[in-house]
Amino acid sequence: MEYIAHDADIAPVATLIADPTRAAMLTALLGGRALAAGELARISGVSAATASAHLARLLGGGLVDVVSQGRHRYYRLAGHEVAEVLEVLARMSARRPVRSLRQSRQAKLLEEARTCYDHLAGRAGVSLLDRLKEGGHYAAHDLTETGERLLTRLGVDVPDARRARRRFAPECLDWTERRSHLGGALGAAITTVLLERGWYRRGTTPRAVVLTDEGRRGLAELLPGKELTSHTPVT
Amino acid sequence: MEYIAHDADIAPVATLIADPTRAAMLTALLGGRALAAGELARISGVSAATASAHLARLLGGGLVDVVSQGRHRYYRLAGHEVAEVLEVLARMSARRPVRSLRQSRQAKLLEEARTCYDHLAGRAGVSLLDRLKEGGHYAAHDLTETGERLLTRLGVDVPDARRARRRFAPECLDWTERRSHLGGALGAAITTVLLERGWYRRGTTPRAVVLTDEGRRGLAELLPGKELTSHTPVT
DNA sequence: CCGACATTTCGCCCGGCGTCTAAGAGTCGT
DNA sequence: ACGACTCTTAGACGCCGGGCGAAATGTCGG
Repeated sequence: MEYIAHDADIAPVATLIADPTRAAMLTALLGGRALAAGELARISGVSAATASAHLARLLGGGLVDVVSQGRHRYYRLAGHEVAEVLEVLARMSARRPVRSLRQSRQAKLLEEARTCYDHLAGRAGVSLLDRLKEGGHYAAHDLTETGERLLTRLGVDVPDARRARRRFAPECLDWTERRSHLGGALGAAITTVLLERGWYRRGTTPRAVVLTDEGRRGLAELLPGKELTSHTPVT
Repeated sequence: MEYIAHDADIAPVATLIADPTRAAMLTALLGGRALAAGELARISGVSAATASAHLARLLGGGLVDVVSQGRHRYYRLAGHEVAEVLEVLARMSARRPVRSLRQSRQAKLLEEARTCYDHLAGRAGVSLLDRLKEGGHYAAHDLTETGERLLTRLGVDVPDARRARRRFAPECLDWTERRSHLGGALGAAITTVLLERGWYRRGTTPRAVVLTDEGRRGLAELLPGKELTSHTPVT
């Protein structure tokens, strides 16, 4: 009596992620924005033809979606399940050794504040969750009454986030900080509002976001406490 | 100004999982038990030489541990982080088409009850969590007072589980049922007790566990409600 | 000390996949 | 309608990595 593996077949999906070029593309897309094929080619450092082939495979494997706009084709992650896989893998993987000064600068930016598919991560994300907890706005994976009022005042549609099929307000382990930030439908909704309000804006490097002066003031008023990000400017 | 990916490098880990042979090995090890190199070779359907090469790579990549006992070398997953990656990937991956009758039988066994690295999964795991919730023993990712008493009576060292560095009692999305079962330190502790008591015993196929008559009686007494597993025997 | 068994190492073959250049298909602006 | 631009397809090349058998290493039992 021989046992033959017959579980869910994880190899095909892993294969799609395993190639360094595709991994770079997926990681870039983890920023949550849709990127054109050409941008992805440049980011991952291959020719347009090679990038196209990779994107076709990712598309076939259901890891990315595509939307055509004129002569551009914008690719994005197929859903937050894909983002979860990438985040879990990132958490397990050693930090890539920094090779250049520019890379070091970009790495610092990402550690400071970035989007994790559709919610805020990095030091900014971790300290936001910390302050929600300290203020008694969040406990046991849910908002408290004061938290619900606070976020509603900020402009977050909390009931709508509760209706979403994904988990409402899970803690998501941050791979740079190794502490939790806020994920799920609520994390996404808050991040959307923060970007709409211009409290954070997207940086030039994929995934990176930076706190604006407006955001600094607004958050200080909303959530008294330490700065949401370190004072030392990224040089 | 060119952007070059510099995030955590997820490709190497993905590469280790991407090979079908290694994926089969890792999936088998998800059962939580350490398996000898020879067993893993048989399970994944390759020669001992090939298996050895794969295991060396998995070892180098930190995905598995090894412990030598006599002329056997027992391999096991390096930690629950690895198990998490595999579970998340399994959740994303399509079910492998069933090819033979025996495979279908084994698949049914796994859907019924299996270990997910170190805690109970499948219909049994999902319905266990359901009943804990229904009985008011578990809410908001934590045990209630009655739940703590109940499990202590069963023989679970709850305070010890709370002290563990991993999360205490997270809900873990089941890839066959697509509903949550209990994971984390508490899930592991409960499962250990269930196996020690002989309420469940490990099946012949990796990962599979079956409810014993003792277990049926014990659980019915402990958690009144529907059967923990379906009545229809697996034929 | 020797034979049986588990595992690893070595040498070799081979297929698949990632890469590029060049050409084709589709889209926009003028 | 034409050229410029974006992206995909086609074809060819190179190489990494998985597969096996045979031999070496290590371990247990007598």
